[in-house]
Amino acid sequence: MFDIKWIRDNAVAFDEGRKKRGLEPLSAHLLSLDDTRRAAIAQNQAVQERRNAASKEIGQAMAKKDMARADELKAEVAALKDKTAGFEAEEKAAIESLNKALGEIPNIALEDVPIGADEHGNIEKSVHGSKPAFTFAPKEHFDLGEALGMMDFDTAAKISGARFVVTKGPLARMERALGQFMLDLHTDVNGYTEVNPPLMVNSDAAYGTNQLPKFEDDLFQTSRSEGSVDRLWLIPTAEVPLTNLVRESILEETALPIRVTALTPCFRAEAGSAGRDTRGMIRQHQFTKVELVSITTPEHSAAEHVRMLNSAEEVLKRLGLHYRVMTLCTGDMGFGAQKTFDIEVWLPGQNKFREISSCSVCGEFQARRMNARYRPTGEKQTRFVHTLNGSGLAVGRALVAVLENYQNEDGSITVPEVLRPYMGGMIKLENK
RNA sequence: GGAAGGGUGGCCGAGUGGUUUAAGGCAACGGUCUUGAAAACCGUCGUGGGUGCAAGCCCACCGUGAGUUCGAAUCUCACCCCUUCCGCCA
Repeated sequence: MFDIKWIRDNAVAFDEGRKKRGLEPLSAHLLSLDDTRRAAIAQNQAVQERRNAASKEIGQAMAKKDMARADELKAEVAALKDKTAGFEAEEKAAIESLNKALGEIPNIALEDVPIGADEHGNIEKSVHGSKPAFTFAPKEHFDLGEALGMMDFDTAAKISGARFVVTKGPLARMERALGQFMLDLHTDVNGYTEVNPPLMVNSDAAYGTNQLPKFEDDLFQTSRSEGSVDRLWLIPTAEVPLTNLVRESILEETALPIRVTALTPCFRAEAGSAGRDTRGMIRQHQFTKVELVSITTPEHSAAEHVRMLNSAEEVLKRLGLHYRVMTLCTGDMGFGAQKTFDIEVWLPGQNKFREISSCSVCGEFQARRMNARYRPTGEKQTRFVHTLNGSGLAVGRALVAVLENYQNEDGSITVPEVLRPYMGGMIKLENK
């Protein structure tokens, strides 16, 4: 969410920022909406001012028993009242159309973000490890999982439909192990506080982290009863409840940074992804993810972004997986991001790098939507916090990566060493 | 699902139609005092918006939305949320 006052004062910079994202200039349109809004407010306030003054006079006249004067004023206020109704409606409509427009405007990239139209403009920031060598043709994760008898898409389709999976036995345990391992790493080593948040959130929370109003189609929604207005949304990521932990609050600067992490299921309608990744566990309606969220001051958000990336990378390092870090270009970033690092893990079965984490700094974009502020030490005025979120990591995709990278020629899977303590010392997944 | 009680500034809390221009307290900030601090005392102190070079002036806000009234934190209606108890339930 942008501040219209900021846009008024920085119209050129605003339009240039949009241009870098491949978007049309919008400041002129927004400022004209704002002019309409301000004119409506001014005219409404003038009427109300007179009404308030007259009402006060009526009280005074009645105290003096001057009923003639009181009646005269009552008539005047009654006449004003007809006017206010129209003016109020006008003011409300003007404010709504400005807010609606502002709510659908994506964030602007930081200066050091590469400019580009789509994912081809992303820049490789670093690479870790190297492609594992196989003496045989490595298989894709779904072939491995199904052959082991531990991954069942057909049954999931009967129960729920496409884009769901049933995992069983040691494979189900490995998914759980991955989540536990990541969570322990972030809490014990990386300094995050574990949180177990609600998986269903209200519309205000979903608006705060940009899922609404623009991306409603990507969410699953629930309602308590037929025709009920108080619907809740299934979280598409724990970013939503974790970031909203600070909504509508004023924090002391000494309380920052706040670093929280959660292991949760995530639910995505995947409305725009028809035909993409239809086989396997890469793109599901439901998947598990460990999320990292930081709340910081504006001064510290850039450094926190790198720290968060390092925390996510550490998971892959300990799992012994080959990956690269991409700095997303302006055209490939998400709605709320000022800057984003994607981590892509190597999948030998697919012979490709695939996204397994995305770490974004949002500046005050979400904080404005949530009204999340802090009071700088010694200052009277509050400021908006900066928010950051990142996956650390997507557990479903991590499972895919382990299967494909740790596969053996006989179809068995070697369990990465760091996971063994979480799996009762198991060394291999195999079809017995 | 049933019953009762609640929702007022950063926090606590008074306030049942017109000096409420939202009391009072806490916290915070400035000052006096002090070698320094604490205490005490004095002062400042809600949020958002409009207008103005500025000082200021003005509008809105007491859970949300409607309504009654010349005038609503206060009265009416609907809804949301929270607490406690009962019922059901993992």
